[in-house]
Amino acid sequence: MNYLAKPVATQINRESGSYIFRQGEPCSAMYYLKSGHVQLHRYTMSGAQLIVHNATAGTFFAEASIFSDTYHCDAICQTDSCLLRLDKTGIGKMLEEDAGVSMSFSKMLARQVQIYRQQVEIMAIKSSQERVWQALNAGFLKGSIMDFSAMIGLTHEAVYRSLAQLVRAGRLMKTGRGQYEITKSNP
Amino acid sequence: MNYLAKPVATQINRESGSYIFRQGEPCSAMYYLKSGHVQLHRYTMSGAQLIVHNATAGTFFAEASIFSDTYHCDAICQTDSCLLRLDKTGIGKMLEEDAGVSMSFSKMLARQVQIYRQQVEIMAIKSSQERVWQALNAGFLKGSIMDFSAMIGLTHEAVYRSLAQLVRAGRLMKTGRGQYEITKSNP
DNA sequence: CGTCCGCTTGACTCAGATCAAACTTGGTGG
DNA sequence: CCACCAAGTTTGATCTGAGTCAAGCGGACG
Repeated sequence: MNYLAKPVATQINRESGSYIFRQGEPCSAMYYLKSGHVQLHRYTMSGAQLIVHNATAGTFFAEASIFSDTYHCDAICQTDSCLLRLDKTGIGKMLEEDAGVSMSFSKMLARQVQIYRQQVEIMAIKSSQERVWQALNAGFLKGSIMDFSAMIGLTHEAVYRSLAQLVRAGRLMKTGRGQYEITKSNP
Repeated sequence: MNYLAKPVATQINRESGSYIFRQGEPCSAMYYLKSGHVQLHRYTMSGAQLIVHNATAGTFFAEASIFSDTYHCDAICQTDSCLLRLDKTGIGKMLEEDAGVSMSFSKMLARQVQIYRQQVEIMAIKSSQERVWQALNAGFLKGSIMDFSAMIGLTHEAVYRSLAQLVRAGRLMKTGRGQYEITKSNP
């Protein structure tokens, strides 16, 4: 084993509530989430927090930070999580040297771009009911309703009311406490 | 000249109002805007249109579509425009073969991701005045107020009113018809 | 068993959507 | 050169729907 070369990937375990990095800190790595749940938060000037990304098991996050000097958001473990920390400079070298790696990295970013575009589109919908509906169909509801609400820029109360309306309208099935299912994919 | 090899880049001129591509069409290229102004629009189910991107001279657009099968939005020339059409398969080959190209492509996408994150953050601000203020500081006001309004998910009336309030509050200077300038960068 | 957190619903208020109308500007064509 | 039209700008009046505050409920967890 070469003790001089820094490893590109190191596995780390963090418990629920701990920070992986914070807004403003210098970027040193991107991450792959093996198991658990990590959220990326941003704080607006007015102090309100916003969930800009929900990282689920088996996905990367903070990919864009590879080309950035400082992190643009906080990363907070929502559950105990196991992650792979991918060193920035190491990844940088791999991207420079291996076109295949670079290509799949681009693909990942391209997917991100399209997801964000969709989020922007959803957030531009004025009617809360329609907004919730579109977000549901886009598969944004993964965790709690509160997180879902924060992602689409509505208060949780507004979301609960919209969900109730959608159930009443027969567009949605309530399958349990905070659990919903789309009845038909009729937009 | 080799008539068998398709050129990767072809220059095209389009006049104001014409479409470069439409939502749902198969992706065949990404573009570089040499001069003019192109907007990317998406249509929500309810029929409302949304500006998801404003391409200005000297920038690429539809980069993400290189990895996509169909375009996710319309591209419409707002003025007479001169563009470089970059063939999808040609670019794909370059990305595969040249790590340098691939790397700078990634960088471009990473920048896009960060811009979208910022847009999502701005759109989550409830107060229209604060939303307008943040969007201004983020440099989102380039074209008309109407475009600006569509980008940040507000009606143009709300934006005009917010702008007037900001001027009254001394945070903004009105420098002409639909022209504003930030007085101090005090957030 | 008690506490915490997410869920859910009610009542009230007000900010922003909506509709409407006047004005400014730039372009087009007779 | 002027009449006309189209699009952006600006302001006013009204009203609805989402924010806010508040309170009760249920499950998870120590």
